[in-house]
Amino acid sequence: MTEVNKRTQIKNAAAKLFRKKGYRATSMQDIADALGIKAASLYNHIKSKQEILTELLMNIALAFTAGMDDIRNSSLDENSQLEELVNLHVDLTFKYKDSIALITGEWVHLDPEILPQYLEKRNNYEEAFMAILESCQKKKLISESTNLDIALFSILSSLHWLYNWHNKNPDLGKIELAAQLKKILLHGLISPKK
Amino acid sequence: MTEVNKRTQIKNAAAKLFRKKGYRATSMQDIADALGIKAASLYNHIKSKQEILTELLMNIALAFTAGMDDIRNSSLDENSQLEELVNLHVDLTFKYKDSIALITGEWVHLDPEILPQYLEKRNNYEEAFMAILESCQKKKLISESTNLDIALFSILSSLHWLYNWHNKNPDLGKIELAAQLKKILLHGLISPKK
DNA sequence: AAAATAAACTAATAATCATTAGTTTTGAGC
DNA sequence: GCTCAAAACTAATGATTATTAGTTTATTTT
Repeated sequence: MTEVNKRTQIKNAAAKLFRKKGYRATSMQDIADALGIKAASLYNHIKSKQEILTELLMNIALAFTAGMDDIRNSSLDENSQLEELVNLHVDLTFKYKDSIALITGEWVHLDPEILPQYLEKRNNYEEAFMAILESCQKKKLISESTNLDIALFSILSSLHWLYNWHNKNPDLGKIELAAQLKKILLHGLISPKK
Repeated sequence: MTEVNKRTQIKNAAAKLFRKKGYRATSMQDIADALGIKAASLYNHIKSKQEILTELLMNIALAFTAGMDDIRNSSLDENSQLEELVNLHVDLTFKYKDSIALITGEWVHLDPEILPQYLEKRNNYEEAFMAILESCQKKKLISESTNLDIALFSILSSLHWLYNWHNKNPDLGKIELAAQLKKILLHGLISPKK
């Protein structure tokens, strides 16, 4: 209940609505209603609807990039780097509850002028993730026969959808959630045969 | 290049567009353009834009439900049932390339009258999936300490995003793809310590 | 308190869009 | 070549919507 910048309030309300109904299905009316003001008044604080989406998405992209840089610049071994990546996703899921949901589908509505910037960040992140997987495979932490493209896609899918699950089960703590994810994603669902 | 029902052509074109731009951002113009006719002409074949989305999504939901029933009515052991579920998702991904993509985000645009039906099917499917996971845990195939809610969410996320990956890597065959997914999702990324 | 700035409001605009009505074209069967 | 139905077309409608212009109200600064 602290005093918050109106601009931030607008972005927060928009994030919630974009997430629930999608960018295109959310009107400026909807956002204004959520704040108890008229739609035209929004323009005293923001430039356009597109600006809201852009800032929400670029902010998330930055957070991921920064987190990834931290991990790459650390002296952690490959296995721990992988675990830190899971932590990163869990952390950001808790921190950016609503806007993080937009990265799965709503980025397509980014202005064509902004879109390439966003996709480049996304690409860099995935390549860095892949580099870590490759290190793991070189060190035999991951079997040689494992297709790393599929492994990457599989992990990222789960992590991208985390927020979705998290919203329905907010009771589980950050640490327990991260621990479970590491176990399931990295060490497998089925217990190894003795 | 076989002769196809115009209605089906419309649904196929719409599925591709809905997938690429989203339901709300796809106009009847867009769909008509893809078929080389005028927008108004579409209404000789379909009732509404909403009808297209409904049929696309309900079709997919039915395919999943039917596949799940097959597996539950089989006499396969728990482990094989899990593997068959992966096969089911891979099969449907190949079969319904475009419309399957809609289940991740576009279902929110279903008519409020249809939405509950869709969600009920989705729910039944997830509950059946969970029941299989519970059997596995009872038989010690899955560790007691594994949170099955997270396991289910994790597997389903990967399988829901399969189509996405598949579109960028169409070269990998169905069988190899399924085998890799079983390995990574069920038996883990990291090789077990000897 | 007066002045100045910020932020709300009303009203209008212009564009997009799904859908309908009414008309013309196409093409198969006779 | 005529009939009839399917499927295309043109044109209009009404609703929604992002955004702008101009005005009033509220708040802060002087």
